Amino acid sequence: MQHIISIPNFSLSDTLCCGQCFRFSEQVDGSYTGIVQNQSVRIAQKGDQLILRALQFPTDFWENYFDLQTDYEQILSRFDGDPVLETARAKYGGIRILRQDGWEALISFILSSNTHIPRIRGMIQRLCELLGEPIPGGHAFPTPSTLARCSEKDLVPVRAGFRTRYILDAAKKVDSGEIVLDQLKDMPIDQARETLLNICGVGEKVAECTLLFGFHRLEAFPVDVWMKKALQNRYPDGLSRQALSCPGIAQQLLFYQERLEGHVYSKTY
DNA sequence: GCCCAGGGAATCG
DNA sequence: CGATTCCATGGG
Repeated sequence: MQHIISIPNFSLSDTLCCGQCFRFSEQVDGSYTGIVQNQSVRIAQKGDQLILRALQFPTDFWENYFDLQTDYEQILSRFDGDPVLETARAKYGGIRILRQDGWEALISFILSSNTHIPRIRGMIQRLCELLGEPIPGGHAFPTPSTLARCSEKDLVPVRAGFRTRYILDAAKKVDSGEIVLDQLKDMPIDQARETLLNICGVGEKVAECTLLFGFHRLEAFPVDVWMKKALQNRYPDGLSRQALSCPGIAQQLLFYQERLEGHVYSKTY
């Protein structure tokens, strides 16, 4: 089934490549293929139009996934007066914060610790091939109960190293009901942070990424090595009030800009 | 071989 | 408290 969605001031490539998701790959024709929930999807952008080929899911689902109901123009306008964010906004303002699955985001960002994006993608790919439900075009992300039943030895093929026991701890806490992920969407942000920090392998940075990308908590502000550089270089005297008006989106603009334009390791990716 | 990577836990002072 | 060290692994 084909869906056509009109999204103004949107960039598909920046949205899928800005480090918030790990299961999309660019194709030679410039389109992207990936897996969302239990659907493989192929997506292309032509002007303001998004063209999706997916077997199931109504158009509504994809409109929600690409966060169409959030007023980005209004949010980005709050950055007026901050020259750094004005510049980043002009280049990368087409980024949307995807409405991804919270469980998948949690595990993905636990796996992200002390490694880099290409390898995170590899670990997730192998995890899905090993334990995810086979679907046309690939594998879904494993469920909490499937993962919770595994031992560390079962997960050796994933090559996640010391992160293996972290994702097992997360799976057990979610599967047992000790942590109810659905509640993180509406919980007061600090309470949501505390909840996630109870998982082994979840520190501040992973908690912020999980909240921002898995639960659309725009108050979250993940700080990784790139963001530390960006903050040091661009905001030596502290973050601006404009950035604090929507930390999550400000962070994503600054992070992406630093990764693409930062000097030191710019050749890495 | 060395260094780094969208870090976190354990330990030490 | 803050600072170190260790944790697996792959790529440059």
